[in-house]
Amino acid sequence: MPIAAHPLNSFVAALELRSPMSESDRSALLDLPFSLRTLEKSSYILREADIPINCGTLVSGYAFRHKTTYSGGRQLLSILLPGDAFDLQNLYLNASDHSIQMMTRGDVALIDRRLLNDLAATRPAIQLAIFIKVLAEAAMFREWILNIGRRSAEERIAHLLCEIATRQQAKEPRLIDTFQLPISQEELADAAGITPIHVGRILKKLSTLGLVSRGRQSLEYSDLEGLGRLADFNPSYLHLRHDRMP
Amino acid sequence: MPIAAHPLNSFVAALELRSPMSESDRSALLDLPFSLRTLEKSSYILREADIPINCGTLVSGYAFRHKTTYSGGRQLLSILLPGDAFDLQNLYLNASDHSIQMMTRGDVALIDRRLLNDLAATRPAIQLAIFIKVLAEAAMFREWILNIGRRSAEERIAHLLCEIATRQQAKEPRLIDTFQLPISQEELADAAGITPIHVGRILKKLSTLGLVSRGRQSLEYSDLEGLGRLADFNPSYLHLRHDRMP
DNA sequence: CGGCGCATTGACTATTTTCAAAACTTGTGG
DNA sequence: CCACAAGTTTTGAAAATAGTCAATGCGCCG
Repeated sequence: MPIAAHPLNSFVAALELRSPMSESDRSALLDLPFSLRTLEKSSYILREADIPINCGTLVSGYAFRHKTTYSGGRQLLSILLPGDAFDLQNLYLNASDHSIQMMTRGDVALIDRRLLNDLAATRPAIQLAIFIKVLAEAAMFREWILNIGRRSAEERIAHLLCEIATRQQAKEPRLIDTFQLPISQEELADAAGITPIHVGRILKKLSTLGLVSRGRQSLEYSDLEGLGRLADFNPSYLHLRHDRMP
Repeated sequence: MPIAAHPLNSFVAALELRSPMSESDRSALLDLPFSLRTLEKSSYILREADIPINCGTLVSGYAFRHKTTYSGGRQLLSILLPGDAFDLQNLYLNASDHSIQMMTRGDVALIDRRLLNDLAATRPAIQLAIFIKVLAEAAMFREWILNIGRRSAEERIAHLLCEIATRQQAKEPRLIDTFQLPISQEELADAAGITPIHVGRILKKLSTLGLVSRGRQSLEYSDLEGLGRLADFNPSYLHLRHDRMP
């Protein structure tokens, strides 16, 4: 298998995004045994209350984290883009407090979390990279709280899209002026903490403003700067500039 | 200074709550140099965009994390109880994405984060305990998202109180059937993502239901079970049972 | 005792939800 | 190729929830 196509490449890249690593660490990660699996849309990678066994990476496709209330309300917590590492949040916890579910069909590579853990124990740079990735995810959860708690429905949707576009761009630093997200209105609603019907009305407005264009179960946007202005978007919480600790 | 009164005792306890430690690790932590400081109500421990220099512990008093939107909206992200460790979230990040502010007058003990970091590098149990503490905090952020995104205003307030009572009880496992929180209605509002006026109306309702009783800038509650039922509270997200990784 | 900050009240407004129905896509099988 | 079924999106109107504004009350501290 050529290096370029190694399924764990994106796992390594996800860790390296905010914390550099030696060639040796990189290849130690790539040498980890993993299992590759194709998952259908809506299938679960992990369920709330499960004992987490694996970490891994979304080789292709989109997914999201969510949790639900007793009365059935669903709340998305984050969106996983193709290439994103997942389940580092459960690395040392023994019952997952949330679920991870596929948003589209896609492939995942699974790594036994004990093996990753053992590797991290002997390689400080890997330990650190995992730690920093977890901290950056926590920062995104904090911004998500602010978004839902203190912004209008329009701003929430716009902010969500800005975050996704920025993360996407950080991963593939070529110039993209448009980007498509395969998300339904119901999923957007559960991400923003509003109803799907209201999402529809807001998207109509954003669309007449020329900020997004809509397809069935997908969303495309061209005027990222306009969305950012509307949403009060400031990407510093993503901690993408890795000026490391002195 | 007698051990019992060592200001860092609560720091060690915060780490040990979810991850055991040897006597040697414990005393290595207690040997860390620290500075003790009394802070007035509303003063900042850390400001958004600051470069974090210290970790530490709230020796006494209450505090909260928050962030703000450009238009001035403030959103609380978590509440720090007396004895809570803080700023582990910034341990390896170089610009804070949120602020920490005193809710009451209180004392803090500050530790240079580089020294804690160096210690963790040589003591895996400390590294792990810090990691697990960070993961547990992230789990609380996730529940906070669900709370604000998918529960009614009444449920949000009730849930908040349940979380605080449960955390308090985990720290001091003696039987408490009542507990007082020195929080204003404005702070509660910014925690729940609603307006202070609406908080007032909700507290009135909760109070006629016999679930809470109110003082000036404080809140006392006796019927924790009733609050829990109202709020759909399930403490498992706090990860307080430390059945560790096999 | 005065002033300040916080809490309360009431009337009004805005936003968002709810409910019900219709239109539209997409995929499937005859 | 068409008809049907299932899921998503759109629409409209009514209702509930939460926000705004302005005025008043209360308690604490100097």
